[in-house]
Amino acid sequence: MNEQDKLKYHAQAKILKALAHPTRLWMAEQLADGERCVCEFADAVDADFSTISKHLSVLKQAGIVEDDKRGKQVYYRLKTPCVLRFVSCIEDVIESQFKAPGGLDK
Amino acid sequence: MNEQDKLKYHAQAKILKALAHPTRLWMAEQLADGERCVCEFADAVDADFSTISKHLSVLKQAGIVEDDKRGKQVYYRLKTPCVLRFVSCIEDVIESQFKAPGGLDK
DNA sequence: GCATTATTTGGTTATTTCGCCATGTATGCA
DNA sequence: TGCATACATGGCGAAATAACCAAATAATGC
Repeated sequence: MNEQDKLKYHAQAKILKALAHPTRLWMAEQLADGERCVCEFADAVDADFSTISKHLSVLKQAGIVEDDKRGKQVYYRLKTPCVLRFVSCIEDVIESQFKAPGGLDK
Repeated sequence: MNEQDKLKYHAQAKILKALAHPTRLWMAEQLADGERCVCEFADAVDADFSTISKHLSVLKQAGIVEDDKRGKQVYYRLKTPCVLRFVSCIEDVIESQFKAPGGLDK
């Protein structure tokens, strides 16, 4: 693995890391249905407003969402909806954990 | 978000987190070409043998790879190859960071 | 059995991440 | 102009993660 590759995998890992948090993953799925303002997330999640804001900031920095201030509210939406395709695969991974290929979970 | 959901997103995030590391991502891609033993990874990566082993352990615990001891060597292979589909999307995300939709990167 | 090779595990330390609190900034309204 | 609402940011302690070293385990050949 050369220097070029290191940069590449580092950049890719950063994107994955941005999604690799329960709250952020949930947010991304919520945004699949359309844009949301920060307050809508705050209502649904039991966390501090600043925490929500920081999670969204992580997603934004990773290039996964983009935001748009309208009046007092900031609306977020998916910039790259393909990230949602991760979920179907993740579910496969989880399923495969419960049925070991050779038999029971020895 | 109820308790059930929390568990669900936590489990999903764990899978993503397992891949969200440059070395582990690279390993997963290597395994796309077929199984590898730990020593083959160790040759290619500039890291301690134990570090490599631990990374593989993370991927295994997440259900992404499975291992198989043959003789002195342990061979790893992808258990759920769909994780590789992540990469094409990640590349889209990275590309979209360099061309803002409305014009230059204002 | 004993040395050797391949891999895993435990311990330690440095770095990163998380979530809260307090504070700062921008917008709208009175 | 002053105040409330909607977010963002900086700081801090706690917890998780990462990488190394040393030691343990397992299989092989002598």
